[in-house]
Amino acid sequence: MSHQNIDYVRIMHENGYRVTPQRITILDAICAGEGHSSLGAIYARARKQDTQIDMSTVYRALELFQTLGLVVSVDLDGHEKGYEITKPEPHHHLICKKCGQEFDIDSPTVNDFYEMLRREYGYQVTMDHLVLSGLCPDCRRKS
Amino acid sequence: MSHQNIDYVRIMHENGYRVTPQRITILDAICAGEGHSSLGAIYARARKQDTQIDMSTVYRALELFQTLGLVVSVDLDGHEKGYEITKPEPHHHLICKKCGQEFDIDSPTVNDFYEMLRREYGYQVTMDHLVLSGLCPDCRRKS
DNA sequence: GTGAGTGCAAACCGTTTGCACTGAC
DNA sequence: GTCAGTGCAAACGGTTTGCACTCAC
Repeated sequence: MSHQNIDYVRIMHENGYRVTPQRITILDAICAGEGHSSLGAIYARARKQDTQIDMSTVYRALELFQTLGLVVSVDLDGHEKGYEITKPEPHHHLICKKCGQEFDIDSPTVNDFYEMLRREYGYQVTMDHLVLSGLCPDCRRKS
Repeated sequence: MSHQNIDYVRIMHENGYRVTPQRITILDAICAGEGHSSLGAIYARARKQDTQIDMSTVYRALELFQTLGLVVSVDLDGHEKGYEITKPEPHHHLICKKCGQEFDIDSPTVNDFYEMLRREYGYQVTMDHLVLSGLCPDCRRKS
């Protein structure tokens, strides 16, 4: 499970938070959906693991994880938020609006773009988690 | 008032909708805030003009304006939506997260970026209203 | 043993809907 | 005169909060 990589137990303890089975379940649920998971998806997966877990617990856990930097949220399509385990490298996403598949964009490509904006407008873009939607190669071919 | 430029009366009539004083008030309110206006700002401005106007009327008008293509909405900062009068050219935005000021990015710059993504990933980005946040030149200098 | 965390239920708040009245056509 | 559009109030659904109980420490 990918969240084993980062030592979330230590981070939570160091910050004075308790490591509860619910929090572990919710972290697992976020990991289980590779890429971004919606709140509903996280809740559904957590619920499968622990049928007692409450939505309010999910909200509280997600908020905690974000303040601890364990999880980042991104705005998916304007009306839904997605959550994912924080990756060591800043990265950006392409999401196909037809099939929903996600791709990671490597930073340099985006940084070049940001750099051009800085040169042309003197404007420094600071978004470290850009989500772009469009058509993936497969769906482009089909349509 | 900038919305006089486009013949919204004709568009509404042609599509079988009535031109009511409330709708005009709301269009004015969108125009009044140059750039993007939040729903709350639109309502507040409309309310100043017509103290009777109801929030539900604003919601209904905004929905209509969007379907008629008179107004476009963009996702501002992940939790608030912004509305603006549709401009003839597709364009993108830079919003300073410190002072809130907006800048328009001309399409070619963004299109080059999209083109690079298409070449590198075969992925065709279709977002015609990108909103990037960061620091404007003034705020960069100050900080 | 203690208090942070939980489940539950109620509160909250932005948005939507039903309905009778009004005024644009 | 007709019916699309409005204001009002109630419903709705996602999110937050208060509280007593529980279990991580």
